[in-house]
Amino acid sequence: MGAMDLSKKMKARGLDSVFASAPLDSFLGPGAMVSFGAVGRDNGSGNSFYQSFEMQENGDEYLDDYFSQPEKKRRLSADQVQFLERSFDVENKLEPERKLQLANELGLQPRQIAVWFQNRRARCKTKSLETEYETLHSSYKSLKMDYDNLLKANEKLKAEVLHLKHGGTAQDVEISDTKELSEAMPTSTDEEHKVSVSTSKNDEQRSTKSDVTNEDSPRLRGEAHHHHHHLFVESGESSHDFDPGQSVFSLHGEDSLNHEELLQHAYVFPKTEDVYCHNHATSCGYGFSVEDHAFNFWSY
DNA sequence: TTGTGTTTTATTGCCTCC
DNA sequence: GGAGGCAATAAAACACAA
Repeated sequence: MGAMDLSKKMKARGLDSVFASAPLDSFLGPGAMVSFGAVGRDNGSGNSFYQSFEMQENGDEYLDDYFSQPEKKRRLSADQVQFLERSFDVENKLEPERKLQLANELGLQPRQIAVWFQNRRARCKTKSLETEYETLHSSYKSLKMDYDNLLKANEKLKAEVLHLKHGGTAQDVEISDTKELSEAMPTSTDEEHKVSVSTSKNDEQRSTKSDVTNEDSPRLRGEAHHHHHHLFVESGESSHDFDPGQSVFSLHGEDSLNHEELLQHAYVFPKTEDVYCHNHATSCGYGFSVEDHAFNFWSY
């Protein structure tokens, strides 16, 4: 057991309740589960540590015997777990008063209640970290795909510019660009990333943000806008005529959305720890729900 | 029945806060 | 310095395939 002192032994064994203000009938140990009513359950073993403790005098000479006979673990009943889950949903931290009250109601040791809450918080944290990872990973994959597509589109545009400079016609550009760029532009299937054409102000705003946010960086945003602008000038086409893949640029007239505006609309990824620490909507107080996460991401 | 993987309960040691 | 929280871990209990 190591170098635990006696007080810590007592605490670890649930004996803290003996010296706490808990009523005696709450300190019945596993045996008390028999009389737990609708919630409790008899978990078997009749020679529990606690019952033995009641039968013998609690002199120091007996303590080592008790501690050398570790009690078997017993799982809580489904009703007890349900009760604790409900309590956890209300508040995932445990004040001493509440701990004693729960112990009383469930016929468990306060220490068991504390341990259960501790483990429940750990499970909750693990779960929320998994959720966070999955959400971020899918966002990453989606953005990566859009980024790759934009790189392809960029290369294609460069080639077309080169072609025009060396005697190609505007018709050549329009035909090939419209077809091939449509294929190259972002194709993310994620609803939040989807490039859409909308007419209402709200839709347009959201679409604009989401389109812009698909750019990988301010530099890329600048380049993408720049290339688009460049192509219009050189090909003499209006923004409406040239519509590669219905990108954000096609939603606005040539002068309706300058670079600064684009940057203004760009969202900023929340830092992981911000999300982790500031979202208290979930029951465990760790992490965040998928819905909240999506909101945070795309409404910046 | 048994071997194995997973879940749950409990312990230990360290850290922070009051 | 004690209380309580957390991370890491042990070990019992459970689930399930072979």
